[in-house]
Amino acid sequence: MLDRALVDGLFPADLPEPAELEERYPPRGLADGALVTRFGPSPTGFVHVGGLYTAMVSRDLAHSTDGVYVLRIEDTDQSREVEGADAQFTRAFDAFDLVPDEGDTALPAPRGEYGPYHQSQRAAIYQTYVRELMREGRAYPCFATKSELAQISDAQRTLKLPTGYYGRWAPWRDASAEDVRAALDAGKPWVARFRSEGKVGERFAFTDRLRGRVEMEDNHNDVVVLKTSESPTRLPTYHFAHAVDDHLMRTSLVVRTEEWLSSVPTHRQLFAALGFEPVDYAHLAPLMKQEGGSKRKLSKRKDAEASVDYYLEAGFPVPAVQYYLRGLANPRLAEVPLDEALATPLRLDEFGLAGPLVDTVKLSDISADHIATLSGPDVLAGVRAWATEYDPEVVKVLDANPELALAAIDVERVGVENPRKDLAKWSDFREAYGFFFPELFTDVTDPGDERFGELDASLVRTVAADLADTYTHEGDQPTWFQQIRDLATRHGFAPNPKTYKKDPDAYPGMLRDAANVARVAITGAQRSPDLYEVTRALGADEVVRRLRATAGTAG
RNA sequence: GGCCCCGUCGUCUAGCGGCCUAGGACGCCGCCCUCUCAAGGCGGUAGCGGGGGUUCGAAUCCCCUCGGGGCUACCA
Repeated sequence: MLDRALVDGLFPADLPEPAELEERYPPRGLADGALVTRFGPSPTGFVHVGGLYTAMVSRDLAHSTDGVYVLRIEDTDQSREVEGADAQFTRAFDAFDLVPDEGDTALPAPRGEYGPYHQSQRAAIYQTYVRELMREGRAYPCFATKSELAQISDAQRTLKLPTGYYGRWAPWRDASAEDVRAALDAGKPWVARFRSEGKVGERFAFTDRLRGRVEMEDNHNDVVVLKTSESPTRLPTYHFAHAVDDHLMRTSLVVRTEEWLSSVPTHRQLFAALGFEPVDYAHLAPLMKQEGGSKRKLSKRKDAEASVDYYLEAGFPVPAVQYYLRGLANPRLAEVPLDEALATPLRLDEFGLAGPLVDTVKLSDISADHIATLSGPDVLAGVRAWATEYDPEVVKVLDANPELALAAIDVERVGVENPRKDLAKWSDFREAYGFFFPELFTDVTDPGDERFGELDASLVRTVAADLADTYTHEGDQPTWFQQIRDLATRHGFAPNPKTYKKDPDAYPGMLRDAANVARVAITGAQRSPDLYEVTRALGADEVVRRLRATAGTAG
């Protein structure tokens, strides 16, 4: 064991003592059963939907138990850090209604007594505990170089031994004070390693809140706890930061993805050596992606839907995304109506253990159902809010035609049993409803346009002109549509498919083909909501104007 | 290589030894409705990864095996 003077000399003199930290971050006076959870994203400039999922679960668990949900930025990897990442977090968590109770980002203002909540600002805290561990002989400085470490693992591989820094393979584990001083004097950089008491082959078991008892090989590695002395700010590894932060922040349940399961033995050893109460863990199944015949983890590089931006840009309503994510967490909630699912607390004993595939088709279905339950004004507000950021032209159009916008959205939505489900996301609006607006509609002036199908261009003109001339706007739906039937008859169209099929050559087409002329002239598309309803929103003048544009008799 | 997690229709899953000739939802297909879509109604498609046991009886229990995922970093 290194003497105290040597150990203390390794660290800044003004470090606090553990007791001071314990006092500064006292146990939270929460009721029994109140969970303190946290989400710890790394600032890589990309908010992953899996992160959103984990954050949602953590926050829900805390809130349903009257606990606290903390957002801690895990920025201990200087090399991966990206500018503006905090703002990204704020944006994403804000958008999906996942504002943390504590943290110094993603909040209107920093909040909480257990900060700072950026690990990069907690360097002194970590060093305090590393020094403490060293004073007790539970950690030591290691001067091994990259190439020396590579040599060690090469040798281990040759001997078919577990690779790692442990036991007799750990040259600095029991180094003398003289050797350490010599290395220091030589100006060699060092890291701090944990002095593990685990032995190769020993077993370890713990109880995961989701998976029950899990048994595995214990940790025997002297893992690095403090990164190199070469870097300007002395930061810890994830393992060490986790132990210190979750203890000091008084976390009671760590919710994280399964990839961390294998690290639990290390983490428990660290907690024990530090004299901390161990925390509970809930290791979530990771969100997956279908690839060929198999699943794989959602990849930020390959999968657009891995990024929260994808959902934001597409404009999926927030409740739909939340509902979908909750259904993934607790499958039972997927079978319950949206409002109920959002109001029902997540239960640890109902989590699925297999990694679910993220299914944007399913999300779209949920989303379309949800939008169909919204009132016209709410739909308009949703579209507008989305467009403000992602499609400014639509905002302009909406604001220039407020009444038209509402009327357009109300088509087959108001006063019907089953509202239209043609909007799964706000970005669908332009495509589905754009034709209503003069700014977004282009007159169909070519009678030979392929949207008219096989019909003769001259017939298209004649039909459009006829309807424009005889157009009657008034009347109820059946009355109104009768004029289309009459129009079709007048121009020799078969009244129904049956008649047409009997003698196709006798007719230019059937009723649907005649109606299609009106539909394309008025909406610019072969598919549209109910034509009668559309004309109500558009008004007689505009309907006739569009017909004339096609007929070539405009002005 | 070692250790760990996971494995029911294409997808999300129900299922905890007989209620299972495996249920639901999404998707897909068909039909109905119909002036086109979107809906809606009705119907259909499709699964216990494989092999051995245990048992009167197995998707459910045991063993082996296969497949997928993860860890094995001074990344988290």
